[in-house]
Amino acid sequence: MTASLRDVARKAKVSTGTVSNVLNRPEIVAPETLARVRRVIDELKFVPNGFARHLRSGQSRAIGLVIPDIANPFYTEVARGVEDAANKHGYAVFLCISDANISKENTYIGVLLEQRVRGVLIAPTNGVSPGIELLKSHHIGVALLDHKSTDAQECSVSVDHIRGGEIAIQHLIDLGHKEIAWITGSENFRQGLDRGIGVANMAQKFGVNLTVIPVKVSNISCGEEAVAKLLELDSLPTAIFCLNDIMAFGVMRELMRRGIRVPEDISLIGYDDIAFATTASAPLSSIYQPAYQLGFTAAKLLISECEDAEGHVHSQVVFEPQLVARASTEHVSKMRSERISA
Amino acid sequence: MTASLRDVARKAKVSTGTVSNVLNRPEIVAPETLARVRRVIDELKFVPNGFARHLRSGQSRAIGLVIPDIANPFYTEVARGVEDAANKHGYAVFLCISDANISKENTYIGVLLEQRVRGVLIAPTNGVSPGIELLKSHHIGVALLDHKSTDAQECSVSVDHIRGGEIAIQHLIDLGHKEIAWITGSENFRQGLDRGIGVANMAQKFGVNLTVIPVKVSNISCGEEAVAKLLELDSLPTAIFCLNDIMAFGVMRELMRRGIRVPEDISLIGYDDIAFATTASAPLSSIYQPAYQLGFTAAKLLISECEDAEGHVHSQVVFEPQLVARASTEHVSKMRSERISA
DNA sequence: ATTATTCATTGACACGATTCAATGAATAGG
DNA sequence: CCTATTCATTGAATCGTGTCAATGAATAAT
Repeated sequence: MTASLRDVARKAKVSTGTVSNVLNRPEIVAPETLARVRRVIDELKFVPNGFARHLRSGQSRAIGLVIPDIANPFYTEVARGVEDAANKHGYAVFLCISDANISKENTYIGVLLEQRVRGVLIAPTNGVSPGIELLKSHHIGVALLDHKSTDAQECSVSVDHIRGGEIAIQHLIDLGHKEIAWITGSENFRQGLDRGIGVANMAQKFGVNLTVIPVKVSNISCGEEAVAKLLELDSLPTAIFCLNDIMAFGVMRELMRRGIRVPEDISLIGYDDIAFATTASAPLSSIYQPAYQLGFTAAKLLISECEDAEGHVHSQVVFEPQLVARASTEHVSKMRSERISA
Repeated sequence: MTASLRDVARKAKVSTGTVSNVLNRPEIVAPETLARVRRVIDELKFVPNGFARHLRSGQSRAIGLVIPDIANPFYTEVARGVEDAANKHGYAVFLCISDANISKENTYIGVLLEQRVRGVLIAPTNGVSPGIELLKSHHIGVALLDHKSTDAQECSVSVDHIRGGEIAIQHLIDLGHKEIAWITGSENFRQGLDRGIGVANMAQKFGVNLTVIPVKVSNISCGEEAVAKLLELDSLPTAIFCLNDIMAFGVMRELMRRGIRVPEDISLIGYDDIAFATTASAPLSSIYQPAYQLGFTAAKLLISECEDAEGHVHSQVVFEPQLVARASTEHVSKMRSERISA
């Protein structure tokens, strides 16, 4: 059906070795042979079989990318960065969506292992998973995305989540808030834990009355659950910090639905600074992370490791998060006097 | 380094054929042999090499997904649908981002061809590209995403974009608008052309004064260009229809920045009904498309074609778009009387 | 006891490319 | 004219698996 290299060789009346040379080292092939073989390649629409090609060398030109959630613009930005970097080096990307589910993550790692990808970029749901060790025992490069390597046994590119949590709370404190709610997701979401540490640090340091509200649904539909829990409190906090912008949107929507206004009745800050933050009814304050850079850098590091495993030294790149203050957070003194009571 | 099937065979003192049977048809292997071989597989951490495995059969268990823009939540929803369907059937997904760039699209098709993917799902930037023919000549299944097959030579799953354009304009007409701007993207974006046809249909039928505003940048940053062009007009239209929600957000942001309010000064409707439409400063009216269903259905069709090429008959699934009216579109009678002059 | 049938296993070959020592032709040097 | 060197090409071996006809042992049927 599909023409093979042997078919080309036969038709061009050369050996398979010569056809292979035409593909991989055209400079050593005589001009007229080169032209003839190339003509036949076009005629037969020959495309080399990547499987066979890399079977010998044992290495493909593909990397795996494992992320928890593709509906989150933060991760799509990361993915774009990865794509661009991989593209530049002639690598293809296998996309795997783990759903922040460890068993799904491991299943995908199995698939990537079978595909003999050259390396794997993973935003681990829960620190170091057994799958990562498995990959390494097969000498497949691993780089951690959005999570700092604890033992420096691999490259990692991350943002300082603890610092990010601190910055967010610091901002709220600067605006005079002392009653703060921290809405966070499932406990095996590592980034959330780190941000929570930063939150706790600052809360303790400045005597903030902190309420931690974990929610099960950690997407844009989390608002119902989160706001319901908020309203069960004795008194409504004056500010909310959400695990990420998506959740902040959900919370904002639900607050609005219940007639609680942002920022007049309550301040709200998210995390990630996704593009849509600017378009919200109250443009959303957020903590910026260089998502594209994150992905791009991680892919670059991974590929450099793949291409030169011995010369490679693992490095830990840590970006700094940055406060982006917008209208959704306001000074306590500017709040509506008649507060909503719970 | 990495153990091969032969290593397992040697250590378990069986032939390679038996190990292969353990992997693929365990029911025909004697229980004690099965157990012994499986033990060795675990000991050696053996993972079959997908390349070699599929080299013989000539078919992988991977499909390619080519989409123009991963930053657009519409496409991420599509991708989620594809992922889920592929996952369910044990397929992996190669993600390719074409950037609505035909040459990039073709480059990716080349990569997918080399990887001998089983099938390709493609949201073509410009109708049928030569790459699609190439894939077919290699007997790789192709299904069109978000674009109806014109000659029924492949499966396609799409939404009726012409109808979508009509619905949007119909809605604006129902609200009394007769001065409408249609902000569209680059001309080789097929979906845009179709929606434009629907727009033109309705505009002509109801005597709408239609202004077509094509913009170069078709992402959230398109607002500057689009609004600048709007303000050059003799009189500002009373309503705007944007190619998609992302662009509508960009336009809304820029309008606000210039003090033009939505919907008091101008009505605005987008397309796609992405999740963020609800959270905008004026919750965005939009045309809903079942994005997840689109991806899921297309992947299912493609895979069924892959698994049974002869028994397969190409089908064209066309979903109906749906109006979702929110606050960003308002009846002309409710507009502010002192209109902004251009 | 003999034959037929079932069952588990074997091992060589195939898949489609790359690689490399070997070959032969052409050119340069003496 | 003979030898050394360079250049282009060859073809067999190889990668790690799946396949399948062949084999031999054990069981069932006669």
